[in-house]
Amino acid sequence: MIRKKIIKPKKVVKKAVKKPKLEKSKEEPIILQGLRGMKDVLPQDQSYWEQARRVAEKLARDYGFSRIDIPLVEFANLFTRNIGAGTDIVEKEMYAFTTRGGDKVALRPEFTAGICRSFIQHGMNVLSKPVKLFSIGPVYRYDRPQEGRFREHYQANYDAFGEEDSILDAQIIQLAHRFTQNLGIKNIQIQVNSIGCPICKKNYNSLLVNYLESKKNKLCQDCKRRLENNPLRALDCKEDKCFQVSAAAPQSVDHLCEECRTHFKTLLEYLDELDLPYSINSRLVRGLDYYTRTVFEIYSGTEDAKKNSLGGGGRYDRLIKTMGGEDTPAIGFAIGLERAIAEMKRVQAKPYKSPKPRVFLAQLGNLAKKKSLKLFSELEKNGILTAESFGRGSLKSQLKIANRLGVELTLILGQKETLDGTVLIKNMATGAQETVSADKLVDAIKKKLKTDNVIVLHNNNHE
RNA sequence: GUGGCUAUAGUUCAAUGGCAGAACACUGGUUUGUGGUACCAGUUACAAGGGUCCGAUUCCCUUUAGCCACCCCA
Repeated sequence: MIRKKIIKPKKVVKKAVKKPKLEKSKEEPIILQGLRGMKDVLPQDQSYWEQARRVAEKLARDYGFSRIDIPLVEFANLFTRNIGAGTDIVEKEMYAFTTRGGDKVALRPEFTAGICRSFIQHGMNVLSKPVKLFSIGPVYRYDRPQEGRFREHYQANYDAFGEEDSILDAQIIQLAHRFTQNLGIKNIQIQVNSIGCPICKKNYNSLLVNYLESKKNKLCQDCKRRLENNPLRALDCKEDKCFQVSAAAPQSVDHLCEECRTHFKTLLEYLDELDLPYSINSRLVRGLDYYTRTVFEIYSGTEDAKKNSLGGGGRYDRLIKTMGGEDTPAIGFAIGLERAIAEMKRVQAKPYKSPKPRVFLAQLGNLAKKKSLKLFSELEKNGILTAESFGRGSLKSQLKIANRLGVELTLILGQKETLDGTVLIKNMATGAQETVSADKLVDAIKKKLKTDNVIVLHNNNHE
């Protein structure tokens, strides 16, 4: 559990006694607390984040996506118009505000709208298709926080423009699968569905509403409400009576137009060819208005089916045109990094292992302390990753740190060595010490690190 | 946004209507320029505000935050 505290240091109280008027009227106490639903990524977690970033970037390269970075803030109506004014994401969850200049802006709740804006603005439609773009960064939703749900969370986002063929859908789904695989997450489940083009989408929706209306008295309270704002959601209800109703309800895949059905059918063929662990979920709907045809989500399937999805995506063939660009089909995928990382931890997947210093520099005495700063820099310039603890005085405490860090060599620079122009090299595994002249130090270290490598790996292999 | 549960050192947990303890972690020491273990010592907490009471970390209320369910989603 994480506790939060509002800290009012005692000093402040003391000061307040001295100058009560100033303190009181001038400012509110500083609240030492992050904003709700926003988390710090602390150093001890960075190995997981680094791993996630690396996987994201590697897959982008491997699948031919170019990196694009877009602003965190856009005109608010970019989102309201394109994600859909009635969707929860923009209706209830947008961080929207007015700037000093009077512009109505919002923190991005997702990537796609901004990416599309950039695509059109910079005339990327002239580029060779498909245009594949990759992004990574925070998005913002004013939600009520829970585990795996934050107000600020990071997404890795992949979008591909200009190709209608469902082979691209299959490739994106494959990419999504590879993402989780590369992170070491096993037992992945992918759910796919097709919600059709706007025409069959609309037809199906009215068909479903008609059906549900006719059985309205058999539905639970929640579902009656869902009928109004999100009828598809009623298909997902856990109530027994609703389940019976939804079992006989019309399914979206049965009511696709000819072209959409073919598109979906070929996608499934591609997916079969890829041997991906997918299933069709005719109740899968996504919360954004712009989706057409293919939609999919990816889950970790080891726990109950209720688990939050790790990521999802779909096709948005009409969006670019709606926004005023040239008619360009597109498909995208986003994965939530916090959730992916939580899953990595759950299955004990290996985080990224950053290089650790193999050398420690200890200094003793004022003169040596002065010299050690320059020596440290020399080592750094020569590519020798070195740890130090300049603030500590005693050799004992410095060696303690060196030992804890698991370095292979400790360089000792004391009064005597400084005057002689030498450095003492101590092998931490054997305890053997050797005096080396300062100008030969770098070579000596490099030589030792090579030969001592094998022994030391055995001794310091805890983590 | 609705409902429920929770809140004690950096972390994991105790106890208590009247001095808040432990373990791990951290800092230093066990003679002078040498690590691990062991031993010793030290630093650090009752989320905030209000109420009841002689007295509240403990009981009550509010706020804040975390978690859970709904909603939604990554």
